[in-house]
Amino acid sequence: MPKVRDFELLVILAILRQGDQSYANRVREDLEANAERRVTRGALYRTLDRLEVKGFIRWELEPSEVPERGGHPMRRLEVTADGLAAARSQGLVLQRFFAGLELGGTGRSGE
Amino acid sequence: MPKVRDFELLVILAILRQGDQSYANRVREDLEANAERRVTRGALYRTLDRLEVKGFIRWELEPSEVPERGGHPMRRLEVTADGLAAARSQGLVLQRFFAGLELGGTGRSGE
DNA sequence: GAGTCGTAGTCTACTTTGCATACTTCGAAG
DNA sequence: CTTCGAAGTATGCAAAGTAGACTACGACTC
Repeated sequence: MPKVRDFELLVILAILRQGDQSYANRVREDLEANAERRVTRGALYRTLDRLEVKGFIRWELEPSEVPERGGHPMRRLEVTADGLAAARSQGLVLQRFFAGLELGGTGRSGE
Repeated sequence: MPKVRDFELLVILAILRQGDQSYANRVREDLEANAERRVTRGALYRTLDRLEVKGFIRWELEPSEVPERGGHPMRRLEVTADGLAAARSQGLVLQRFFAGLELGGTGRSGE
């Protein structure tokens, strides 16, 4: 089973953060706002596709909900059990490596 | 200023963890043991080179310390202030994204 | 003292991931 | 029926990660 790497990990986490309202654009905004990282559509969708191939996320096209202003049906994103497991596993690794260093990764003494 | 991504980040953290005794092979072993990731020499040195170019680490060749069994002089690795800052910054991002989710990233309520 | 063994480091080609740009689709506004 | 904006798609290149073979060199063995 493949691992998630940094951007993929952030995307998964961002999807989880949006809960019920996980649409690509929200995820994108969340990432731009909170991950100090420029995120273009192409980059995001490419990553979503790859995560889907790996079985870490899935989505369904929003059928009924009418978007206010045209366009394609929106993807409602969802993280699979595998995706969750991968994120958790990577989180534990990070936690382990940040532990004991005076850095922000596993804050508690934080800042 | 470029950002550190996942493997680079782990390498920096691993170097810090070794403290005074940061040699490539120790770092490699640490990563293999604790990051659930296969690390070949090529992969590691390639990354070390890149980190050095970015100014995140530096090294000096061990001059006097005789290795028990031949080979090139060993690199003693060191993380620069920039490297530290980059790792810290990325740590904070990760912390932010893991916060509130029931995952391992910023444990405290954890597990 | 030449051959081989093991450790440390280097080189190079290949794959995967990340990123940007340009393009398509479709509904509403005008 | 043209334009605009929102959502998604396609394509190509650049950067990072990975593997495997190669070099260098001290010590050990004969």
